[in-house]
Formats: sequence, C-alpha cells, structure tokens
Amino acid sequence: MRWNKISDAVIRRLPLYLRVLDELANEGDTALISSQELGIKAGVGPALVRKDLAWFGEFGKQGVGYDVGFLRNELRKILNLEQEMAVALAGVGSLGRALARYHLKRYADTDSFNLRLAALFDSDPAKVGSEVEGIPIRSLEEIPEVVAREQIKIVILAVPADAAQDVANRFVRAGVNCILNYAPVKLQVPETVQVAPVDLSLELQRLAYYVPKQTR
Amino acid sequence: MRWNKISDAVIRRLPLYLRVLDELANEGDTALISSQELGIKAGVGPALVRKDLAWFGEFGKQGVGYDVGFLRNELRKILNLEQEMAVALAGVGSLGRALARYHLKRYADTDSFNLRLAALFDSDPAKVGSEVEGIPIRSLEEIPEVVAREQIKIVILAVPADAAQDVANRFVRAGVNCILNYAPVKLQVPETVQVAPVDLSLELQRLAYYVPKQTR
DNA sequence: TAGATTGTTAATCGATTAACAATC
DNA sequence: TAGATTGTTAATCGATTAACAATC
Repeated sequence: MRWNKISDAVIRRLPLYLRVLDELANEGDTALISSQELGIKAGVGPALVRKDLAWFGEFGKQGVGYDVGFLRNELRKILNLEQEMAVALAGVGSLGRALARYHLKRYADTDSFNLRLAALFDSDPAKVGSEVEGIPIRSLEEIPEVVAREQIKIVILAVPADAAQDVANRFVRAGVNCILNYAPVKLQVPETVQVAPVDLSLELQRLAYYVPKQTR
Repeated sequence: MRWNKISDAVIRRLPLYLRVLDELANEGDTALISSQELGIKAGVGPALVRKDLAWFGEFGKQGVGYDVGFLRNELRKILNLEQEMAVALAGVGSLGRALARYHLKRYADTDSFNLRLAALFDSDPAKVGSEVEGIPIRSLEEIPEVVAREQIKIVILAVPADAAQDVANRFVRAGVNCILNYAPVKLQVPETVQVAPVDLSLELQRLAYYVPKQTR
C-alpha cells in the first residue's frame, strides 16, 4: 500500500464519507450504498465519490454499489484509525480545558475513532502537577520524554499566539508530525509536518464579509 | 461598490492580509509594502496578492507598493469590520463557555475587529437566567426577539450535534445569515446563509492519515 | 530619467464533472 | 439476460502563476 501524493482535497473528503458510513452502520438497515447516495449524504458529486475511492482500490461492485461495512473498514484503514491514537494537548487555559473535556467525551464512544488524550502540557508552573479529568498537567520540558513514552502522534495546540511557534517546535523535535493549531498564527514547520489550522478570527472575519452591508 | 460573486477563495485570504497589515501597523515602522513582501508574510504568491486586491480596486502605486495604513483600512471596509458586529453564542456547555471567554478576551482589544458578544442561548432551563462573564443566558424561544433587538449578525453554534440543525433554523428564521458551526453536522441552510464549519473530528481524522503507518 | 512594482492578460496547473465501456 | 453502477478516461471548469505593458 504505497499511495504517493494523493491530493489533500481528496483526503479531506474521506472522513466525510466515513461519517456517513458510520451512521448507516449504526442504523444497521443499509448494507449497500451507491456513489449517488453516498454523495448526496456527504454533499459531494457521485463521480467525485467514485474517483476519490478509486485512488485507494476497487471497493465497489458494478451494478451493485459499495458494501457499507466493508467500505467503512477500508476507510478506517486508509485513515489510520484502526489503532488507538495518542494525542497531547498543549495549553490548559479555558479553551484547552474545554477541548480536553470535549474530546474525552466525544471520542470515548465514537465507533470509528480511537483517540486517547494521553497528556496535557502547560508552561505555567502553577498549573503543572494538577490534574484535569484525571490527566496530570506536565511542563514543556517533559515533552520529549512523554511523547516518546506515550507514543504521541498528534498535538492539539491551544496556547497563546506568542508561544505557539515555540511549543510547536518542541513537539516537532520530539517527533510529532501532526498539529491541530488553535493559535492565530501561521506555524513554520518542516514539510513532513501536517498542520490543521483552526483559526477563529480568520473565520469570523470571513463571515463578516457576508453580512449584508445595508443592515449592518 | 457592487462586487458580484467574488470567489470565496479570495475572501478567505483577505483576513490573512489584514492580519499582516495589523502587525505592521502596530510595529509602526513600515509605511509601504510590496505584494512581494505581503505575500511572503501571508504565505501567498505575489501575483495572487495583487490579483486578489485588484478585485476590489486599485490600492497600490506602481513602482512603490501599497500604503500599509490605507490598504488596512480598505480591507477593513471590504470585510465589513469597521462597525461593531454583534455575535450570539448558542450552547453554553464547557466548549461554549470557553469560546465565550476566549472571544471576549481576544477581541476586546484587537485593533481591526470590533466584535461584541451580545447574547448567550441555551436550551437547558437550569442554565437560563444565569450569567457568564456578565452576559445572561437566554432560552431558545427568545432568539427572534433578542436577535432583532441586539442586531445580531453572526451566531456561534456550540450545541450538541442533534440540536444543531434546529438551533440553526431558529437563527436563520430570525434573520441571521452567518453561522460559525462547531457541531459535527453538515447544516442545511438557504443559499443566502454562509456557514463556516469548524469540525474537530474531521480535522483530526484527516491528520491521522498523515501519521506514519510504521510507527503507529 | 532609471528602477521598481503595480494591474491585467495569457498560460498553466489542478480539481471537478461528464461520459461511457466494463462488468456485476 | 437486462438493468444498474462501478472504475476510468476525456472534457470542463476554476484558480494560480507567469509575463509584461503601464506608470509611479
């Protein structure tokens, strides 16, 4: 299985398809689905659904469609969701704390996502040593050790803007190559590292453009 | 000023440019900037910077570049950021609460964004009536009245997945046409309504794809 | 004036859609 | 077999990049 350079646009749609398949699997009454139906439920054209899936193999049967359970399983394999994935959260402010709770609650029981919040980090010595939801808060110095021990693969950055790059660097040096970044900063990272930026202010400013000018 | 159908890809980059200009304006020592420099700082090619800006007018001078203060001001006008914009937050769980604090803190002093968190809503009768950061929590029934009175233009949805569509509908009916959606649900809205989806689990599942399989 | 950089047009690149032969 | 739907190739569409004349 060596899929060189599949466009990120494709990868972004796979979790969308997976979500639809999860729902169908839970309801339990649909064993087969066509690219047509899957597309409608995921908000994607049927041709694009087939093209996306075809990058990874031949998962369907002509004249029949895709087996829900089988395709779901293949997507889980492709997306690397079969094994437990350890995640760290850096920055235990109010946002970080909320994200910690949110993730714990949300992914504890999600069928196709085996996420484990394995560590919390904060630069504030007053916080280090205390616990959130039973997980101890550690200092930034412990990053290399804890990342290695807990096999952490993804870090959620919820630190202030001016600390984000430094903290990101620490995790990258420790071997983490996936960052979910809540800080309003464009992180400079090596090509091998993937960043998912979640930038509230950019989104809100974008939305403001669509507010009708008259009534404003 | 009637700019018909400018691509959303363009609109998404404007807040990026604005952020760079804000920083330069704060430092105060750069009065002029070329598309080259602006592009580097925003992570965009210089030709694209010029093309994006040219959709809205001729803001630069040949051989000179763009005036930082002037361009910043024009972008603020284009993005509708000159006047205070009232925002509501629906769903005062731990995530909603954190977002409320986060927004209040972050945008209280940001120079080019005049956002006011004008109302909180929650369906839980036990929460209705209490306050967060001095803002009372209201019931969903009060949406039409409060939206009209407070001139709310944007809603941040931080409600559970199964409530999201209903709450969104209520705000759309009340006249709100911009939604920042934290619920892991694809909202069905009229064409006139803009949704910015912030979907943690999709992002995390996407990142998981890039986790090296060997070490996993 | 000479040098620099814009605004804009043409060329390229990539992603989506349409079409259809293969086949279940 | 007939009907349906895949996997895939070709056509279209849109967005980015390159190039350059206009001009400060």
